[in-house]
Amino acid sequence: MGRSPCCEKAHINKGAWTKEEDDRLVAYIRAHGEGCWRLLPKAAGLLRCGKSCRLRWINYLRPGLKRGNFTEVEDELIINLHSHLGNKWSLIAGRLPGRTDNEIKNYWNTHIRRKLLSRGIDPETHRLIHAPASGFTMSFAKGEEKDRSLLPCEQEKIIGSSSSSSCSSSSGEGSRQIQKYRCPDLNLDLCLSPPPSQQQVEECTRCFSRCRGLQLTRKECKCDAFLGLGSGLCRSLEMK
DNA sequence: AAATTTCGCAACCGCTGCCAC
DNA sequence: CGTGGCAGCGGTTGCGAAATT
Repeated sequence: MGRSPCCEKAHINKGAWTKEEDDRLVAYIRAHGEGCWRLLPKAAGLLRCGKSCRLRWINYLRPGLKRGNFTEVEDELIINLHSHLGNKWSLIAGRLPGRTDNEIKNYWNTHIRRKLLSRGIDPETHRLIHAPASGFTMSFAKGEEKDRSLLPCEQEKIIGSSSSSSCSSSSGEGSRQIQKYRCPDLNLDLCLSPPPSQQQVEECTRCFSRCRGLQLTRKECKCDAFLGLGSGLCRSLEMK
């Protein structure tokens, strides 16, 4: 047999939280700490289900939350992370101190999605929308040239080159440029590490921009921040 | 100034994996 | 080992605010 139900559906408040409810929740968690969301509403005197309390605390009441406008640095980091992780909002949030998965998800859907579309980039695949189908498949598979992942910068380089054969050619200037921009094969065995500080996040993205600008590979960069993924995650996404 | 449309965000819903029984 | 609840996650919805007509 399982445990008893977390809460009765009847007599449960729904919708926006009031100031009083917020105060009760904050006071209770300050006094008793997080945990056991099932029992928390009753103990705190709230007519809410545990799930709702957890969401409210994590997304809005928990200390250390930033709230408000995202910086350019954060924008770029989210885009970079999303290109590698997809809609894994909790993982992405883990690399952005003070931001929640819900906030990032909303921000992605309202701002970044539009931003990428205006650049002609498909927000789902991070590929140019009108790129030719062959050779542009987004994949995490290792070692297959035809399925390799492309960063927007790489796609721009290819599209921007004058020769129509630059993509398929294995020699010449065009292919050398493509080689410099290659997205590394990915090892997605992500390791857990403490989230980076704000300073690390900014440094990370600065480095990423610098690497892209100078066309540096990870080895040339010799920096843990390569790919703008923060030290821990960055290391786990190293080139093979 | 009023009506309508669009946008952004907070909160809910439903699914999944884990784990207590 | 099977059942069912819990916590966490991603997708979706609903509502208030802002912009437009």
